[in-house]
Amino acid sequence: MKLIEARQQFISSWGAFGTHWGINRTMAQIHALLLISADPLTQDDMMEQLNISRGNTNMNIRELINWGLVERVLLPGERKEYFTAEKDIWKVVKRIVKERKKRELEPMLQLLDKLEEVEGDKRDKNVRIFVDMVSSIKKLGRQADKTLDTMIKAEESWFVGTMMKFFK
Amino acid sequence: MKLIEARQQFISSWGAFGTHWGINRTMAQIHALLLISADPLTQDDMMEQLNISRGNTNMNIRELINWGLVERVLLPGERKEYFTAEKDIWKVVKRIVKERKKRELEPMLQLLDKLEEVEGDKRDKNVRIFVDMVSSIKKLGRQADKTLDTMIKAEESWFVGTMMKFFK
DNA sequence: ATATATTTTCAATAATTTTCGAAAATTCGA
DNA sequence: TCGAATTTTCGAAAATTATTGAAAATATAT
Repeated sequence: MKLIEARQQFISSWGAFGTHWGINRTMAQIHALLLISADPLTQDDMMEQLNISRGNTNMNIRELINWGLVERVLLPGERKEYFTAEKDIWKVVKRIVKERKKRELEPMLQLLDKLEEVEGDKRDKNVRIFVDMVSSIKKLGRQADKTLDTMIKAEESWFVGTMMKFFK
Repeated sequence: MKLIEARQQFISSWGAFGTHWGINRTMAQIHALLLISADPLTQDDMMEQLNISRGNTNMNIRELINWGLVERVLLPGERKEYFTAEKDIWKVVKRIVKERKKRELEPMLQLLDKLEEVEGDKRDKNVRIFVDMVSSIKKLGRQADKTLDTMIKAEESWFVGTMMKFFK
């Protein structure tokens, strides 16, 4: 397979992959493109290589910057802005985990705290099953939250090294 | 908060939560409803409680069955089919992980294997950065794959117990 | 200050996904 | 086997989400 074709495939599957994870296709594709680009790119480079409009490109670059996955680079003597992606995949994963935890897991846990305090007679089967379900989701959620916190602080070597041994 | 209201909130946030994870709202809501229902429900029960159409309900129940999260229950002497959800949340998480791993992670790893073998001179910067990126994603992906396999086989106590100690 | 290059916004449009509901198919008891 | 109950299918409608493109805003050089 030629490089040009391999790059195309990488970008397109990263895009498809993203859509399974609540990330829109364009955002994932821009990210993919930057991941495999040796040098920083301009907005126009991306528009051309991915065949997408200026507005769409701009919007998704900004979103990637919000996620902390891409950053602006100013090249001396250049008028245009350039962009580059964090290339350390472990750091990328940690950033994504951190953001999603904040955006999704934490609000969910807060809600569960509230729902657990539902009024009602514990002898009512419906109350009991509701409270039990909420508590057990909460328990698992809190555990996941802690585990992810540890992961976010960890070095890659921790994951690939220690976990490897741990899981025999 | 009254039970009726708490149930509503639980269902509606489980639905919203689902949409962040590529699961459609109805499917997540049906799942939520079954999770907090003491007894099995019929399709009509769900249609009524969630205000959704027959077709939509039917389709999403079947999808939940495919995922192994819901199962048919035949009540003796009843014509209608009843449905019930797996209530052990740890089992639920494991099933979801197992399915998504199969549907998403494994195909991605296969693709990366192919892409890693791209032709081209390793002295070409573009080839080098592409191959490096593909390999490092692959490496992390394979590690995640193994870790998830272990998790799928594990007991809840492993997660909540051993991991707790491990992460000091 | 003015002209030019570049970025950002946003209303309109397009594409995609979800939902509906009626019709068809199936199941099951009598 | 017939008929009623129940489930499943599927095209059309609605809702949601993504994308465009041109205009406005901003930044920079001269």
